[in-house]
Amino acid sequence: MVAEDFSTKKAVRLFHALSDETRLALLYRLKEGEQCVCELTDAMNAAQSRLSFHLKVLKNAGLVEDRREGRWMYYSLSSQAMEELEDLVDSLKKAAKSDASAGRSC
Amino acid sequence: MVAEDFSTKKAVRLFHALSDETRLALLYRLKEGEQCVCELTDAMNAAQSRLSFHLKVLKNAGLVEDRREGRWMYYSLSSQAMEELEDLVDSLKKAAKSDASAGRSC
DNA sequence: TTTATTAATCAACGGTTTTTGATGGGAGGT
DNA sequence: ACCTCCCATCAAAAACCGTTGATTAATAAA
Repeated sequence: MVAEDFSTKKAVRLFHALSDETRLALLYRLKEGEQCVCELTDAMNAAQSRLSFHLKVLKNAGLVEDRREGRWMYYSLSSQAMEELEDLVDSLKKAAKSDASAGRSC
Repeated sequence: MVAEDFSTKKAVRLFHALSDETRLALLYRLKEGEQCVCELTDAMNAAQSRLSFHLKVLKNAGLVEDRREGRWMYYSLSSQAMEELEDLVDSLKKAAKSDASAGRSC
């Protein structure tokens, strides 16, 4: 547990949030811009409580933000989260390709 | 279901593989270079069957490759997968920020 | 051939996540 | 006040995931 644990928990939450078809679909929809829940349920033909659940997961992961307006709840992508995600992937990507036969082990 | 479904299944598998502490730890170890299962079990103090399971998940997601040598099984990062991952994240990141009040819905 | 070593696979269990349908709460309209 | 609309939350059921310990397979050494 060293540098990689910098924020493993957060990484896990992020990737978990992304590891679901419904949630990815939501994110791709939100790429088009802010939308309210009813627009999303319409477009995706999904039960309201189901989307509510998934939107919550996305929100907890920091991937989306919400904003109330009258009776509507508008969700949008968090561009900040996208940066973080990018950094995360970058840190993974720097694979050394060193030959590395470290030693004596087995 | 359009462009976003380009490979939703694959994306889900990728992100799912990344959404686990043990698997992230494995990947970070493999950044140091190719390693055999016993090295990994030693270093991570984990049961062999447990790592075997997680390595399989990583492999199915295309994140690692394996290579047999005698009785040892060597695992390494797939740099190709890292590219794909990066592309995926990129495609998410291009959030238009368009104001987009599309219309009449609710 | 027998034995030891490395690792994959299996089945059972426990825990967590997701789906569903119902209920409740807040905001507006009448 | 009452009714309607949009949405979050809840509880129960279903589906899924990860861990464990045991077994099996493959390789190599004695």
